[in-house]
Amino acid sequence: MNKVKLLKPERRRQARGQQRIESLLKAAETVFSRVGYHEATTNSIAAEASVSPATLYQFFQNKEDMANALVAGYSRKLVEIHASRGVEQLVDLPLPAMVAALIDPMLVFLEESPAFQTLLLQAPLSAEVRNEKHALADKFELFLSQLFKARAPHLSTSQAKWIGQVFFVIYKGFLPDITASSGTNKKKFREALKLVLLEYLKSALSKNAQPH
Amino acid sequence: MNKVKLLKPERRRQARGQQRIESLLKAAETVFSRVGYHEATTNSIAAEASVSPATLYQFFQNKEDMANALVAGYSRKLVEIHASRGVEQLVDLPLPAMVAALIDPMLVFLEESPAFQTLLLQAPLSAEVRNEKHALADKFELFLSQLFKARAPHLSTSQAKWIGQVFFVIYKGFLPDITASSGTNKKKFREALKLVLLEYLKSALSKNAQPH
DNA sequence: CACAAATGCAAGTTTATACTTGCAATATGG
DNA sequence: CCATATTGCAAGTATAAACTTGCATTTGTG
Repeated sequence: MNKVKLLKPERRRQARGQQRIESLLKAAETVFSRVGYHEATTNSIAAEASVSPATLYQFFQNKEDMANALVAGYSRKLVEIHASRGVEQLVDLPLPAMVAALIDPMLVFLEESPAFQTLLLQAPLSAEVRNEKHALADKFELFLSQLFKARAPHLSTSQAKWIGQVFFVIYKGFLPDITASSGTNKKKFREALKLVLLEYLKSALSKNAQPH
Repeated sequence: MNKVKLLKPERRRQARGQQRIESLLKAAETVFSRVGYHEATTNSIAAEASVSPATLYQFFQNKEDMANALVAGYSRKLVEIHASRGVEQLVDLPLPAMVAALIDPMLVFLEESPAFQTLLLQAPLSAEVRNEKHALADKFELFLSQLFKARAPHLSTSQAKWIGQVFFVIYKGFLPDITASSGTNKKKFREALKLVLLEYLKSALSKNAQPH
């Protein structure tokens, strides 16, 4: 009755296999963003990638495994984005510029990763995907808290962490409307996001903000 | 090949039937909020209500129908909340008090309606539920825009409407974290929500805000 | 260039879950 | 207190989608 899955003996992938994996993940991204995680079927993902369902299962255990791979990839890309512009480059910018420098790359990333928002927000996913999600949020919030602490040294570590959390909540909150809209409206939502963050930070980073 | 569903000849409900409907909706609320809309099964809702699946189908066409009934109920309650405190009672309050007066009843309502956030945010639901959702959002945003226009007469109608939309986006954005947290943390998120709204409104309602 | 490993898939099986049927029990209006 | 409608459910059916099997084809490596 042991239900623990045995670890596979690490199959050796050929170049063709790696390409299949990429194309399947690309297809999964497309389908997830089109119909959402729960409505997405492995059959439709396989069809989107123009392979048979059985082929999909050569490379992924199940649907959840694909979501997991995507979230892990997003996590890597986001770390990359923020690693390339470290705390020290942002800390001395005027606040509006800092907000823009934080948010703009995230919005570009969002355009390139159509399933990001679906997988980030759609609850409840499997335990493993949730773990990936939380790890991602933690990394981002840690980065933000370091930035805020550097900028407003009077803040305690926990205060800075909290402001980072709230920052992320606001960002997440705007995602559905930003992705759902287009043209002028999308632009307006993006500006509103930055305005809201800016006004929040102005207040939260100031010396006479109420401590939490 | 006519797929339009024929309208039922309006079955006459007995008192017992009405109670079953209530208890089934209560059960649906519990299950939706516990596992989310898509993971919720009609069987588990029936089990939660301690009736057989077949009994459930005496009162609802399908799962979607239940979601629809719940959202319609939420819509009614929310209208009630804001109808009881009209624009004229809020318009002269200091801004922080106005935000509190807007948000506090919504947060109380949220506690009483555990599936509200699930049904409001979880995409994509059926077309009918989506319509209910949008009607609800429109009502709320209209109410807000009237309030903002009364408070800041220099705003155009479309500007006031936009501020209402952004207000709602912020509110929705905080819901998952508010419902997911508890104790001190929940309180902190609620305070953060109000702070964020307050700072946004301070800026957006002022005369020298950038027009959209 | 052989041959083991990796890839691909047609054609399944399995399973979960939405939804139905038929019949019994219960309530209600006249 | 009967006729009829409503309620209740055990025991199904239908179906969609996850996932597997067996076998053929391709690829890379020693």
